[in-house]
Amino acid sequence: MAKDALTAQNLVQTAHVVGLRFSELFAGMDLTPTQFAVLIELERLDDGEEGLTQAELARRVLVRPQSVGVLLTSLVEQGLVTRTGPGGRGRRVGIALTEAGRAALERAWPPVRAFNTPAALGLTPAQAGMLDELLEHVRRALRADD
Amino acid sequence: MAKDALTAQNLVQTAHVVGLRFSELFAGMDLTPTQFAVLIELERLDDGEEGLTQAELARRVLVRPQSVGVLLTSLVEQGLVTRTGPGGRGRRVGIALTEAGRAALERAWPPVRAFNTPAALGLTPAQAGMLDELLEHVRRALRADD
DNA sequence: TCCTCTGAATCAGACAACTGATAACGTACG
DNA sequence: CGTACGTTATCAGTTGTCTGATTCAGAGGA
Repeated sequence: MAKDALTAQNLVQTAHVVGLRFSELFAGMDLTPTQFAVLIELERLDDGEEGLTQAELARRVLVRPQSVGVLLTSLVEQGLVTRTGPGGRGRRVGIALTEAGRAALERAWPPVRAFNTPAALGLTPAQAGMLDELLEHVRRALRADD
Repeated sequence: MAKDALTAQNLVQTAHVVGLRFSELFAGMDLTPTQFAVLIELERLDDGEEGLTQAELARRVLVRPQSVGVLLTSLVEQGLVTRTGPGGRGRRVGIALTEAGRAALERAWPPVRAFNTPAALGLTPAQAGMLDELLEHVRRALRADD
């Protein structure tokens, strides 16, 4: 069977390489790709929203809540986010960006945007749009399986 | 900036979820997704080829040679591959599939093929073909960066 | 009002990759 | 023929996820 018939495997292998590049990009900013993903979910909050819970962040960045817990601890230590509420099992905590967090994101955006341009990925804008669409299909299909 | 403009990030996040499903699939067969990738590279050898080196396998499955070394040790222990040559630093070793390895692959193929069908990924065959093509563009672009 | 069940957060350990360093082979060139 | 350099495989430690289990809150229903 031709290798290119293994679309899921292709996806995972290709993304693995992309992920390594991402990690390199963030290494200079003391962040991991998932921490960055968490920060941009928090940046995206509308006015009036009081933060997101750890569980909600986990859903949005597609990792386990336990993993988000660990990385949030690190972000709190770096002063990039705040955790409100007493914490503990069963207790929802509110997570919000700090001013330092906003500043860190502002510094991160230029190289992140550069890396995400279609050209950086060897694609045309139309192809990048298509890739995003196809990935959305895949995410939906896997969500339906749950 | 809209999240869907972060194509690279989309790719990594989506593939992460796909990768978890892959791991679940292989867990029942005492394999990891990367071990499976190694086995299919070995299966694909033409007649007359004497095996692949660890370095060559690493290039083909897109992980570090040190990581391939560890996983090969595991595959040898499971009797799925053989290592020929004395081994050691600087010494190329030949890696080849055993009969047990071929049998393990035969058992693995049906669920793997099922998981890689376009339908399983929420795609049409044309879309799956397109995704494979786009992923190849991305891999090429990143290879050129090296 | 009480009980049950679902969801949330924490705890603990495992794992499959990674990075960095090192030792030796093998090839090419002077 | 000897040297230098690139490649190969090994060694050692780290990391960012995972899984499984546990504890507790809170909502909903009886």
